[in-house]
Amino acid sequence: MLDKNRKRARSEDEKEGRRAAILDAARNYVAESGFDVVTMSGLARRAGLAKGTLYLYFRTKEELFLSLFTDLIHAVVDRFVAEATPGTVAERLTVIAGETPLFLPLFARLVAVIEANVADEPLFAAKRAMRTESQRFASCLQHLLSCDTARAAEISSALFLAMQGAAQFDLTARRDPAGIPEDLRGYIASHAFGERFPEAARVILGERS
Amino acid sequence: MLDKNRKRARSEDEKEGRRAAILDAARNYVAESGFDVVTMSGLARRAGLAKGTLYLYFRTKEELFLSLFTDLIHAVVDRFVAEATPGTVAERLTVIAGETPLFLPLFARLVAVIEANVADEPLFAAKRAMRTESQRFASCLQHLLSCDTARAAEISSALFLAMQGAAQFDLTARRDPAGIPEDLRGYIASHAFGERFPEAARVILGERS
Amino acid sequence: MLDKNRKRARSEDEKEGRRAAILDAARNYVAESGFDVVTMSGLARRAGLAKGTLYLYFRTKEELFLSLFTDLIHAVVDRFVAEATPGTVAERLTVIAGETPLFLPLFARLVAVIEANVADEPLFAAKRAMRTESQRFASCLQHLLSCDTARAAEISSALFLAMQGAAQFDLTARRDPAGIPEDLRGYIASHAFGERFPEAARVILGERS
Amino acid sequence: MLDKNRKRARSEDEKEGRRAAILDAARNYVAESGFDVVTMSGLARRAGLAKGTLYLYFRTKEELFLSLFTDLIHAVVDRFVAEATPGTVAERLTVIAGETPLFLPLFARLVAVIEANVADEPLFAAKRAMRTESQRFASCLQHLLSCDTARAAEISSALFLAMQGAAQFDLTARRDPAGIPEDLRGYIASHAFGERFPEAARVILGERS
DNA sequence: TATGAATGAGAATTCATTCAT
DNA sequence: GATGAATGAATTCTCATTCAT
Repeated sequence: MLDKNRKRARSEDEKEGRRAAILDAARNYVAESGFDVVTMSGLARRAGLAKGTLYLYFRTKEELFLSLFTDLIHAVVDRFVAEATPGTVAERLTVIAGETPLFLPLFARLVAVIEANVADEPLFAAKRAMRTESQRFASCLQHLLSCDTARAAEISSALFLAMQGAAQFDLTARRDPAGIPEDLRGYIASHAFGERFPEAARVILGERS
Repeated sequence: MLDKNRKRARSEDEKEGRRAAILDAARNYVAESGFDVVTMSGLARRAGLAKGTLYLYFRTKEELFLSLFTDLIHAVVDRFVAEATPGTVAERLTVIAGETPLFLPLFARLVAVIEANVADEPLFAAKRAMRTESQRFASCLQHLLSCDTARAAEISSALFLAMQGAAQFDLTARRDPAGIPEDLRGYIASHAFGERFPEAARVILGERS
Repeated sequence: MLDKNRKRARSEDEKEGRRAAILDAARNYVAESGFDVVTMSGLARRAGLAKGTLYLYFRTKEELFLSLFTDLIHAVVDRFVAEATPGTVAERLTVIAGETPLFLPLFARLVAVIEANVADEPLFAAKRAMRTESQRFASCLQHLLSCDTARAAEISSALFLAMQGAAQFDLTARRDPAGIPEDLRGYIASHAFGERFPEAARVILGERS
Repeated sequence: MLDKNRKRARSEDEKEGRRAAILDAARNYVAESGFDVVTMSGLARRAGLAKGTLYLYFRTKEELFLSLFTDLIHAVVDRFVAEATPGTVAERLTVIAGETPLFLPLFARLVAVIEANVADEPLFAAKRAMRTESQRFASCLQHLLSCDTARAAEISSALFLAMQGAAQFDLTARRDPAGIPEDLRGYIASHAFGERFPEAARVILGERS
């Protein structure tokens, strides 16, 4: 009985481990090749698994990426909550979001690309996870700003929207390093997340630069 | 073969008119069937033109949609600038953006879907157009808020980001009217643009609700 | 969906067999409908496979035809080398080339049509195969003509060129059975491989008619 | 009446001149961009004419190229017949064919690409022209070799076939200057017309190297 | 005659997902 | 569980040719 349990547990652990390994391979894959290049075949190869095996752990490609994003937003909020990084809220958010690999590019594609092609159930699971993270973030914010819950929710929501938008713009900013016409170079460079978001965050938070 | 009696567009004006007609057909098409359903074949059929004719006016599908978006954002800013609508800035923006058909769904897909698949030249043309609209919007804002240019630019930028983000969330909010689990219904409904954006805009603008 | 009971090709042998089956279907298809009519869809249908399956075995349409040609030239040389057919070299070559179905029409399109649209790698593979066949042919020729290697190579090369050219002319000769003007009928008929090639081969080989 | 005649004559001349101008533009176009790149639109642009105008002078694209080839083969034979170039027949043929711009690449595509898509009438016209050129060439050859008509015809035919084949191989030889694997570099380089054809021609003509 | 806007057939290929082994 | 062969839907865009002006 114990054995059985342990076996099951170990097998569960193995499963969880393999799942994590797939997610990991996906992370590296996207980081190296770019989101649009990722295919399930390529991912299987990189993960050292067969294509079919991927589908034992994730029902669709999008579910996989949704899981990835869920992990990432969890990590971002974790770090924001836990970390005693110095700096204003705007600065800290900018750094954490910018430094969490893949967070921005996945956020940018979250709705129009990823959610657009996912089944209901994984979508709902992701939504629940995201709600939880919003709430954690909002209560941390309430604490930091010493404001009431409603106000914290508003600010938190506004920050999310701005971050989502800024993640999009960031995609553009990373486009074509050189081949941009002179007159647009500055404009497009200013789309960079590290430039655009903190400014907006300060406006939202009423921080002074 | 199609529309035997449709005149050929010889003059520049006629060509401009035909271009506009194609854009118009695209608008209706997306409005009725949804962005993801649109195909060039379908669009040609609806426009009463041959497929090849579409490509006389737009080099790619994405260029077509980029043009559409450029028109829409121009219209939105136009209305914001010109219109003496009552209400706060947040309210007016929400109404105008929400009432301009197709503006939100295209905005939501602008970067991750449309720009991701467009050639350089049309992209740059669109960027220039968008820069112009940002500037028009910012100066109008400066006027309305009686603030300095830098402040108006900050606020304008923040509003854009938030709108971009809110357009995304709105996509989710329009998903699956019924099949959403009880516990998520309210949460997802609250993603609606009309709910989410004005709140954020008020925070950004420092307006009181 | 197609051929529910067709076994999957798991082993290397089975895969080789399937590859051969596709090539076979292609052969029949071209023989029946003509080279220019062949489409990958049509081929898939005839092979009882899905379109995608074709691309599991050949990366492009041209690679497929290049493989086909490689097989055919191998067969032609094989037969020339092995067979103790009576007749002069010119006669035997004419018969073997003419009797190997598809050899001539593919040879005629080899460079200008097939190689023109193939990726580098399959092209190089084909070139290597063709080099091997040339060499086999040349050494057989050396043996038959009791000449030195250099001479055999020259003659072999000249025969190849003439065969390539004759395969082209043969295409014309097969054109328009009836609708040829009186005055050209004889001329075009004389383009036939069976007429044109042996004559040239005899000249090259110094055979007397 | 005189006037009328002259007018007509001048108009005929103009027509002929324009036709020649189109052919000329086509020559330059192919020479600069390669055969596969040529489009009727591009040709019209380069010729400074409208697309439709091209079709006033040539019924199809292929007819145009067939005319071009007819001109070229005429020029080649002309030069062979007229010119008192030193060197053996094989050498002179090689030089003349190689130096006549576009002759080889068009010859290589003559049957499989050009004739494959042409209407009957222009094809027959071209065949008649080619027959004439063969005959001119053959009688010149008869003269040069001091042989009888039948022998001259045989040799002439064999030389044509070999040239046709060599033109094909030459296409391959011009492929990918660098990206050829080490082991194939020499082999493919030896496909060059200037290398392959004279050797074959010598064999056919019984010339000694 | 010249123009160039309009036509529309036409086909290769990708890749997420399934399911026989 | 794992595998990877098989599936097949789905869509863009080109370009020779025509014909209204």
